[in-house]
Amino acid sequence: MILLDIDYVTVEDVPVIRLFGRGEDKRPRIALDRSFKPYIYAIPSDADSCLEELEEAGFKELEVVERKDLGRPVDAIKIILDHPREVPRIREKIRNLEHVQEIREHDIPFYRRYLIDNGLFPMSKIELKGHSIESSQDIEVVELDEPPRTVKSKFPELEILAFDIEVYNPHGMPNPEEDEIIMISLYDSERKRIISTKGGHLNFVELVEDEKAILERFAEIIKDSKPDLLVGYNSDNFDFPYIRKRADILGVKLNIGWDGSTIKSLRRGFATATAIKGTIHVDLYPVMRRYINLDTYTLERVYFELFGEKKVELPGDQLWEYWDDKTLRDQLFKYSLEDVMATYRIAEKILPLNMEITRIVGQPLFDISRMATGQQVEWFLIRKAFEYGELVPNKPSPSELQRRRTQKVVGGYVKEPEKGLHENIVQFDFRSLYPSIIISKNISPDTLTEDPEEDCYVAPEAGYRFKKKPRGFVPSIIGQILDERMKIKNLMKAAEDPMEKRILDVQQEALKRLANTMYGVYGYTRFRWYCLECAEAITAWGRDYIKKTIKEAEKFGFHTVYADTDGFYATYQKK
DNA sequence: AAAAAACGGGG
DNA sequence: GTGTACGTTTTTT
Repeated sequence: MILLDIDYVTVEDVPVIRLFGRGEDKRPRIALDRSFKPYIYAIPSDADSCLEELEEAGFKELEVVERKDLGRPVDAIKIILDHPREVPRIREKIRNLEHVQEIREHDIPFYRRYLIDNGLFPMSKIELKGHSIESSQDIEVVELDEPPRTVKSKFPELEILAFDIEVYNPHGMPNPEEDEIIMISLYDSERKRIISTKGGHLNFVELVEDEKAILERFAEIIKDSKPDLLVGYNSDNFDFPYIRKRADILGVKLNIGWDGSTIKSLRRGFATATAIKGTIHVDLYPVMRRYINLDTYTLERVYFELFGEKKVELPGDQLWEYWDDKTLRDQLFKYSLEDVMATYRIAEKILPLNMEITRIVGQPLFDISRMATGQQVEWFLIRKAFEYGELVPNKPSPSELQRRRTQKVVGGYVKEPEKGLHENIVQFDFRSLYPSIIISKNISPDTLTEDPEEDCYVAPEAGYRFKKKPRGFVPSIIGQILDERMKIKNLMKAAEDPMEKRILDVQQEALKRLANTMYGVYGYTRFRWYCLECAEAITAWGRDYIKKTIKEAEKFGFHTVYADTDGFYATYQKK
């Protein structure tokens, strides 16, 4: 099946991993794995006494394993537990033991650990070995005998359902305590429809009795059609919280999950996200904020940016008047339909990239679509760390975070543009300057050294030193990414099927984005592999290269009129 | 000057 | 939920 989503539940005190997916026959499937156990690492000051200490403290499943800590070999003690809920309790206990120097990998969510340790990637095909314990037209539940295997697969075709709600709002922004939902618009590849309590002359409007019936019908449609993806615009913070509140007030059960569960609001620090078991809810608003750089991210603005088309706009604070006035109501239906169609089109256009990132990073699309790019890179590296036998660095403590915030990195070299209209302009820029510097100078937290005996690359200006050998963790991974990208670009050249070409293009684009983000994260304060020296060395070498190149060009009579970081513009005389 | 609150998107 | 994850601008103290 294609792996769409993952979570875990507790059954008789045992954590059970649930893999949500869809088989060849398109039938929804849930695969259950009861065999996976949580664990954390302790780095001991002395392995034997530490083992003794842990045994005394009552831990039974202990294993001494060889790992690397920023390249240095260490013996770590793997402490295996029965349930993820034990981790927060026991990590405090372990941390304070005499022979425990440090604890590691104690904050990796259980389902993410499962994906990483078993080499599974959401949006890819997996092969299940197990037996069916429940099978209906609607859904099949499989009990696994062993963890699934990833099999090579084509890019999956997924069913997208876009939705949008409209609300009666006679006093400005609507208040879910009193203002009713007047319609829910839905759009997928099959049809457009609006469920509403008032009709019109438009054939796509499905008339229902009351607000309660709107919500019931909405739930029914999702339950019956089980789309792979449900997309909205700002739906995490508006549509779903609103639907939820109204459903509570009206006593509607929104049990639209594959397992019959209701929608769940997940608090994520400052924001909330809404999750449906089985169906991936993607809010396009945070996705678009990362994807393009605009001054505002209204649906209208984003839609215009992507498609160059304006959509019908109605004044938000007067929507209730369009609802009340029979002669204006059709305009409101059309407006709502345009919004939901715009949402659908945006999803179609940008989700392929996000699905590729999901396939590369290896965490669920639900998470990926809400993660900052720095976080995406981090989870990619956490997976790579597992493959390389590297221990993942801990997240920075609040005090460490504060310290990092005071640090600043000097950026690229900028020559302010000369005013005027220039003729005979040539342009130069480096291809992937920063990723290339990271690779060629082996810039990585594990190669940074102060040892004067080591054979090193020495950065200009501050003089940070990076060991030439062995290859650093981050440079090696960027190298892999760029190699893979080259392979895909070659495949793309050879490909004849335009569909195939498009898919490959998205794949290489995802890899390019990942490689280009790697530089930035060295200076990202919450990054586990944060390395200010690395960030500074990269920009220092960058400035050095661009300045040298400009100087060289000027020897040949070019005159630089503008330069920024990895490229410059210059004028030249005819000769 | 420092701390706290608001803002984004949505109707 | 192996919880409590933004970054910046404006207002208040």
